[in-house]
Amino acid sequence: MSKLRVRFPPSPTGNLHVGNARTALFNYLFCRHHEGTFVFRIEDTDRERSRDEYIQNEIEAMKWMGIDWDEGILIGGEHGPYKQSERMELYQTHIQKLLDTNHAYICFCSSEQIEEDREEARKNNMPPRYSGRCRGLTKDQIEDRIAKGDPYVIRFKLPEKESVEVVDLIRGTKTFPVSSLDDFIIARSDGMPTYNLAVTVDDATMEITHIVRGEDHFFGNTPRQVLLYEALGYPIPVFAHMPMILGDDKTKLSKRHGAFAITEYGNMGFLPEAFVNYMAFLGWSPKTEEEFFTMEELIQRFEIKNVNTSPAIFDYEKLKWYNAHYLRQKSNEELFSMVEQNLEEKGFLTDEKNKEFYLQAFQHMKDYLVLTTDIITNLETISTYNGILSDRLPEIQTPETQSLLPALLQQFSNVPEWTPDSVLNAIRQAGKDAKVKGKHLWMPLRIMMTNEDQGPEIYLVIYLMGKKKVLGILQELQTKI
RNA sequence: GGUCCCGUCGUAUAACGGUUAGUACACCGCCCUUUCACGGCGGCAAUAGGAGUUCGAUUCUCCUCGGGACUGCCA
Repeated sequence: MSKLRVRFPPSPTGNLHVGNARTALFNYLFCRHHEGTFVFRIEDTDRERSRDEYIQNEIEAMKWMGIDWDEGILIGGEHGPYKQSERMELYQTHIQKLLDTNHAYICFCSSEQIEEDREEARKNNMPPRYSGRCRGLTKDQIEDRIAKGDPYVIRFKLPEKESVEVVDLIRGTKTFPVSSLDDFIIARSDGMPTYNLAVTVDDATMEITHIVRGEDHFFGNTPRQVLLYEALGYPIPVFAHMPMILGDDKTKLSKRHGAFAITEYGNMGFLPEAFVNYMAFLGWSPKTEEEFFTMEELIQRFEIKNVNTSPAIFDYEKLKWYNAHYLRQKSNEELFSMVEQNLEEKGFLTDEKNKEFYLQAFQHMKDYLVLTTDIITNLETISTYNGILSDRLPEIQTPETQSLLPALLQQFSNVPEWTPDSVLNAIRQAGKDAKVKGKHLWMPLRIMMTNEDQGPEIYLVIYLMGKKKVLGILQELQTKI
């Protein structure tokens, strides 16, 4: 087999979302596994909705996931340009060729007319296909109407053959009846090519050998495109149609399900390696019980034939679990650099609470982090706490607390160096001094220091509050109990 | 209506035609930690239904049912 070439062609009509990201990932894994060439192109023939900022977002998302490309947007290549809007001449040539070879024809039917036909068909429970009304127009009729300035589109003329064959690596070879299709439009009235024409021309001229995409293309677009390849005389690529990703109500994943732009996952505190690992398992399985894979390992193990055919539901909880796992693998330094800017912005980075201070904290924090942002969230909760609320006061107005309080005060004051471990020891010692232990020690302490029943390890909370604040809170409490 | 896809615990998935149908997430217990989490142990929980082929079907075939996608001068 000659060198494999695959592509990822999003249209910049929105930010890159989960479905597209998985398509990009699988294309990438498939490509790298076979040491092929990965092409990243932009499909912006829809001038109305395409925006540059979305192109930027897609590039950013790809980089975040760790997906690089060999040819395409930003880096160019031998088969460029890689934006459809810059390839208009190519499309025109191909459209003209189809016209010249009698594989296409000019159609003057107005949108209104077509819509009426469709209505009519629907009413009669018939498939809403274009009738082929303009197929029989004579050369003179056509020239006349063009001269009159009548708007027109160009349609592909369905061949006489009965069926089209699609070779699919995931679903096997299928044949589709040509009769389920109709004379679809390949050029709009403004002269712009439509999707089916443009992708086909791009894929053919970019010499794409394998097209990996969502199942939603399988029976509609793919047969049309195969027909186009045949009419144009290009070799037909091999396809692989992946199962869809669904929301928890089993319908196509959309914003409604809380599906964010990929770049948002980063902002929300997800690690790209967790995201990629999780995504890979949406429709693919190594057929073993292993569950953690780096990108490198995925490339090595990815087999397109192991991609499932049934749709998968996006499970946010499992994504979080992967994230927590990868977060625990991070060094304290790595965690620090991930949140450093945030700490700075929030004013959590001071002379006293410096890098060293947080490095120590992260060592103890790792185990209960799910999202990177949990670090900041925890710190914020701690920093806004300013003493116990009166409704909680009765719970700690006990003889035990009364003896515990001075002991804590003393132990904390005497801590030589304020570290998570020394704080922990101080608490234990204070417990001994006051002869309080178990939940009689820890629960009141938690309530005193946070006003909550649960949260991160209390000694860590106390460490993060800093000595000064802790002593202040305890002293204040002494006057209330 | 047409075309096409899909159907194993709630979710993701595993199981040469022969397994007490496995694993992970979630959930629930217990242990560890003088809370939670982490970790350990255990539990709950699935082959949509019906025929057929077969000594034997989650696996192959057919039908039914259920779900989904597409049916644009969007991609």
